[in-house]
Amino acid sequence: MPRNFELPANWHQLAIKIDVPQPGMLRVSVGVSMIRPTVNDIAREAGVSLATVDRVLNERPGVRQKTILAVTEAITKLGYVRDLAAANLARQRNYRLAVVLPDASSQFLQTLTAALQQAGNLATVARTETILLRYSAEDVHALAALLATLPDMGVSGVALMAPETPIVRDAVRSLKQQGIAVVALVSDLPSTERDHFVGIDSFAAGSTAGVLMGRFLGGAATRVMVLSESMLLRESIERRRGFDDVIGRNFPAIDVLPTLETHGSAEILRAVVTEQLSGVSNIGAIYLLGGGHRALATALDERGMLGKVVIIAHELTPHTRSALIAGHLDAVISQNVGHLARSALRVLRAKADRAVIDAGQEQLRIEIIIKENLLEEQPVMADIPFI
Amino acid sequence: MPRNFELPANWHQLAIKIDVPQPGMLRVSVGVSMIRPTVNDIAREAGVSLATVDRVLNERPGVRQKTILAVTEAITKLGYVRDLAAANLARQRNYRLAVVLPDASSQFLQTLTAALQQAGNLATVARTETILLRYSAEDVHALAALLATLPDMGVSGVALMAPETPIVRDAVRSLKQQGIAVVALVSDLPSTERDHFVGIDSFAAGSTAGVLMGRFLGGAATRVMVLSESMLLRESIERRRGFDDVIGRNFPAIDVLPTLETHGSAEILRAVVTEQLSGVSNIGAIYLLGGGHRALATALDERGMLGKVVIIAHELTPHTRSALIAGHLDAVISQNVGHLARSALRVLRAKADRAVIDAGQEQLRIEIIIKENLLEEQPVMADIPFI
DNA sequence: ATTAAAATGAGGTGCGTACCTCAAAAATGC
DNA sequence: GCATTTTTGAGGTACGCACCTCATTTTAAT
Repeated sequence: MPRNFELPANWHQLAIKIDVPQPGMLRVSVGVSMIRPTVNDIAREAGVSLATVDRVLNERPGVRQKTILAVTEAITKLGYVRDLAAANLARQRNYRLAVVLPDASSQFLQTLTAALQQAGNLATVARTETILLRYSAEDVHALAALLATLPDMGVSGVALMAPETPIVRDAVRSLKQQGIAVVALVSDLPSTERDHFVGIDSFAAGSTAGVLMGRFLGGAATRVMVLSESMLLRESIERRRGFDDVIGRNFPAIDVLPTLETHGSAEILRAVVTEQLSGVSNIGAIYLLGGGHRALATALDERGMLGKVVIIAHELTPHTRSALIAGHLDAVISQNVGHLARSALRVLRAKADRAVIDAGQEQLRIEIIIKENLLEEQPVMADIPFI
Repeated sequence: MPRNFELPANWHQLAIKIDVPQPGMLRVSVGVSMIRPTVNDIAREAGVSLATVDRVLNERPGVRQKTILAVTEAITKLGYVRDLAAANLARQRNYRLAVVLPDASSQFLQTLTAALQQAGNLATVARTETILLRYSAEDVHALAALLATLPDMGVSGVALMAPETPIVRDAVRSLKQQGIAVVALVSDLPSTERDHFVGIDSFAAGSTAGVLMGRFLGGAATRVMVLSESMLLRESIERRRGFDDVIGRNFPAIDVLPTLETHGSAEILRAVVTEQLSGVSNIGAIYLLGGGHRALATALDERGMLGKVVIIAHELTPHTRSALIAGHLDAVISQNVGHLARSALRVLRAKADRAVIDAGQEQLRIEIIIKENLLEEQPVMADIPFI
């Protein structure tokens, strides 16, 4: 194993002489690797004491501007990068992150919750405690009250999935003012002061669905039924807009029908689907803006139409997964919930550490999933193993 | 900020009494979080000394089986998890990882190299030095020789992209025997002792391309031209097999022509494409197994066919990206090179640390990319910022 | 010039682990 | 029972950093 050692300051060469009884008895290999500068190196370079370097690095008060400058110059000159592992070890830091989700029981939310739980479990080895909180989706004030309790819980970052209302906006501002990092999850909160958005662009997701629909139909003159749990949800609206945009531009022969709202009820879905199928001719495809795959499959099966219309849906869940495998669903436009969960926690940790975030790594892709590129589900790790 | 403190061993309750001059002048919040057990706790629990715990944890010799058992029992009982950050700090470990790639100059390899460089750069903040090595793709012995030098370079893990030949197999075995972790990159090396494969299933990727092709063509009776740089490459063969499998099964009207090999030459490509377009009628689509998008675009443009045939290709590169945007390419089946690079380095680090790997996170997806779900390219970070 | 305030230095401790040495104890072989 | 080997304990140092205290120097205000 190569050992690291520092060269004397003025040395650029290193001579090694070793006597061995016989030639070939010894093999020498020299590994050269950069030694990262430490706080001590900065102190020496800047001509100040360790205490001052510490004050500058941790933004403690009582340092003249001139001295700060000298230290930061030394930092850039030496290319110092704070060793986060050592810093956090010394700091005895225990990250406490909160994830706040609506309490609806959709398949997507269940899948997301599971992913967040697993990501949170794995994060405990990195001193990160994750708290999952849910709020009543109907009661916006309950959400505000919940968010208000977070500072007292010693939380340093929050991942929040919520609609963008004035109340939420105020709550986010309040969190930010208390030094808590906020990440928008799934739904963006663009006009708030959130630090980051983890999710995909719903308009683009809808466009993607639209192109696939158009191409799968071969651009033939067909009517497309559109189903949604609720058109009050921002995602549904955006998806529909993206879908219409693409169809209107590229597939003029296709007629996209007005959205039918199901309000999450299987009965309503069945009723509206049956009614439209009876009343409107030439329906060759269905676009599912939100959930309801299972109820739709049942309703179509009754009419013997399962597998005979093109269906495109959003979000990969156990239902859509098995529907893809069964061939009842042609494509799913989705975001990887595992990635979503990991990214949210990673960004919050990075914010707490004031560390850099890798934009490429945190970018969520709009995934097109068909039967053929559907991967096996990874088993959820039961618990954290020792060592 | 909540402060951690340990409760006296026999305490389960904690009483706090604070007198304040006036009510409402003080707010108390108690944060309770699990304190992770340390090596000292294990020693106490197992009734041995710290030195013995250390010997067991780091598999040092000279401990009786009975004692080892006592220690591991204490470990499981307390749920001890080694603090990797502290361990690596103490160990002064500098991970040195090697990435070995063929020296071909394909766009895919260039993209992959760039991704690996960026991932390697970002990894330096985690004490990880990444060495990129290339071998002459023609000379298998050069590869073996290169791999043989790695142990002397103090490398603890290797990510290797190479065809599976007996020589490579032997080299991998030799590396493994010297305690070096080996990860197969892009091309799997299933019959070797590699620890892990980072990449996608080429057969499934070909199947995915096939389904899209079939659906985009509406299953119409059309001929599909197939181009490949070389049919000696395992990936090309597998993709073709997957493609044929799906087409044969689901789109019997489609006629997939024999593969035309271009050997990476624009002239050859142009010649064979021109010849087949003249000689064979009803060619409505092209399947690009490997590179050559640019030369193909030129050849098609000359005949005024650009944008009039369905083209599906593999791997997202600057060329295929701009071809998607221009509308010359209908879909790209790809693996995310950024994910690929990060995953390879992450797995190698985890192996060096004997840590767990998160299967879900390391799983690479077969991505379907069309114009609509093509994301903006993330700017490559110039350098590692300080602090 | 005197005093107060601000800035800086010196030095220590601890985080959880690795790794080392030397002495002491226990187990083993005869 | 003895000598020998094996196993265990005690204690130290180091890693890079955060955070603390107290003394000392420098600067600014009067």
